[in-house]
Amino acid sequence: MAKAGKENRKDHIQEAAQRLFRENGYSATSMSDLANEVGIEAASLYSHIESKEEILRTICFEMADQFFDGLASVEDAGLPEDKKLELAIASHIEVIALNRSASAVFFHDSRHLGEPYHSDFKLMRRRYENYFKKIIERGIEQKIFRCVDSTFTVRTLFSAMNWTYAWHGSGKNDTPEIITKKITSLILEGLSKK
Amino acid sequence: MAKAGKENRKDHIQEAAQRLFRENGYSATSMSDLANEVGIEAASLYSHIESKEEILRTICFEMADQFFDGLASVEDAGLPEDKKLELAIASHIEVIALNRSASAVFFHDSRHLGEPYHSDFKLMRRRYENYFKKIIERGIEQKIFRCVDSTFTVRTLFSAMNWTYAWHGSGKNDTPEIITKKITSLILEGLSKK
DNA sequence: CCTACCGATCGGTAGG
DNA sequence: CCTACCGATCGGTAGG
Repeated sequence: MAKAGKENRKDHIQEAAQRLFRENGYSATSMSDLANEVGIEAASLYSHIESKEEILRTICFEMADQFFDGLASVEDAGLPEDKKLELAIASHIEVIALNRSASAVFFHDSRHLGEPYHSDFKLMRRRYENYFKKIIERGIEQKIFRCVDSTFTVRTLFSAMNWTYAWHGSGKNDTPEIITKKITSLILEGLSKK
Repeated sequence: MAKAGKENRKDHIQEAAQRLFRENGYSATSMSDLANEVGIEAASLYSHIESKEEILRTICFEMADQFFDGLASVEDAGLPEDKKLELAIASHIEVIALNRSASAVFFHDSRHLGEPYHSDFKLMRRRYENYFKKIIERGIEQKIFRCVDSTFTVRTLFSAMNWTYAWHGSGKNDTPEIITKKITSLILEGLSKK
């Protein structure tokens, strides 16, 4: 109720777009698919948005902001690197869990961003991944971590984290906290016994 | 030289399609893009192929065959489960390394397969992943592996393996053998020292 | 937010 | 393998 329903029409469009883009991909989703989902004519979408690409842009850069915001709390206390890594993983997983559709679009469709945006996007992502990489490298220097290839390790870590958007909620054993624990445990301790 | 250049025109089309689909995605690649890459008119493609989707189908199912073929050698000797897992990982990584573009398409665009094919595809993938899962579960029973969530672990393993198609050959430190060693080591032993 | 409509491009066919 | 062409749909604009 209340007098809502006004300026959140744009949000409604964004949200529907996230779902459709996730399911069929950005390129395979037409503006008329989107209009249909929202319940208006395709041409009417343009009263609220500027272009199809603007929708994608909004999704990608809002996700990027959320990922960066999550890191703010990691640096706070002077924690050891393995604890920092665990906090950073927890933040990343939580952002994904709170935005599953947008995450899927972020990971799969950012390549369809137009130009200057695509380059900006890649720079931000690289900066973000470097943050994790530095943690691993400092951990190695401090002999907390084994002497691994940090570039390889951080990529593997991200690929492990970034598919969790596909989790389809089989119940309660997939909260962000539990996922974080499983990933952290596997990456830090490995599969082998002892 | 030689009298080649005849029935491998279809292969030429398939190969060009793999590159284009990988770079821009299946949906964002048009038949005229493909024709342009091959050097003929768009309409002429249909002398060699049946439809755009047939190209995708061929890519996806040929990859699936290669992945399954790779498993044949794993069962051979009565190896312990951790060695089997390593062999299976090595096979998977090698198939990807030998078919980077096709792998990218396999992982990203199989969802655009039409219907009965998409269901068949998902069944095969599930069977394949189950093979790895069983290894992990037997390893746990035999106390070779820690008592982990096997579903979660196998998914994490696949996400770690399946991004390696994106490797862009920075030199010689990314042969299939070295990648396999790094992944196996990280998954089995973990990042923590001691 | 709609009707009416745009030029461009889509995957694909006919016929040679 | 090409020319000629198909109906459908694409993202988007004009004007109200």
